[in-house]
Amino acid sequence: MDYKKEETLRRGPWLEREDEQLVKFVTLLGERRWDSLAKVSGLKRSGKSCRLRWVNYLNPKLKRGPMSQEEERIILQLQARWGNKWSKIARRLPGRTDNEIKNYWRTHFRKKEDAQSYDKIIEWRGNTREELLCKYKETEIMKTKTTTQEHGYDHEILMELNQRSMESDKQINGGICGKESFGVMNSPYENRISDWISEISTDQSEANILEDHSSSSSENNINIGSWWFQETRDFEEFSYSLWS
DNA sequence: AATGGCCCCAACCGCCGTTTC
DNA sequence: AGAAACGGCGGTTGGGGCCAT
Repeated sequence: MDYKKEETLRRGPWLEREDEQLVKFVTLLGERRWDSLAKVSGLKRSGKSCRLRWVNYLNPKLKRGPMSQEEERIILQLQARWGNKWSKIARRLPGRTDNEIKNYWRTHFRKKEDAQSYDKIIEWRGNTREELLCKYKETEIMKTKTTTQEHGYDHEILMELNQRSMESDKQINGGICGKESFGVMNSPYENRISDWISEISTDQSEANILEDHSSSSSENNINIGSWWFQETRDFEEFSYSLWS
């Protein structure tokens, strides 16, 4: 570790002349190679810091001003669908950054969500562990069911996948602290699969929106989720294919 | 006027995947 | 092919501003 080099790097709020310098060099060299840009520009900042400053503040493509109602609606919808995938959400909101959206959501919506969770705890108080697990599962199943119906998926297939995933998890962990007890999905495989499913979900719902404009018949919609899983048939094979 | 609490947001941190050499 | 550098991401922190007391 080059301790001296680290020591000379500036941190904290950016000065006006640093901003001007950065804009000048990004215009000159483009939005890449941030480490070398930082060195060449003479800014005593890390490449990472330069990139962040540009992406979140100096980029002329950025929108200024408060979020519109439409933007707020999109953030709420996409956060509910994808969770805290801020950069992914930001791609759907031109001119807004992941940082901005993340901050906005935290300050405007998280409290509401926390309050709702608290209400749920109050509502569930007094139940046995088994009852709580059962209620939690029911809630999760209802959520999945609603989402899959909304996007035209075959709910049974997704539940089957979930079941198989639980079984294989049991085999690996010997059933101890399996995710079936908590409804939490942590492994890279599972994260990737859930990401992938949410991607399809978006594509499908967007396809449905387009479809709605061109035709009123829902029979014409292609059920991407069912189609894929029927083609693939085997879940293990399917998950393997994601990693091969 | 001083103080404390809260909100907002820019900036940083640590991790991890991708690219480059 | 593998190591190092780079870039992107989500989570967290810290400080400024505002407001109530």
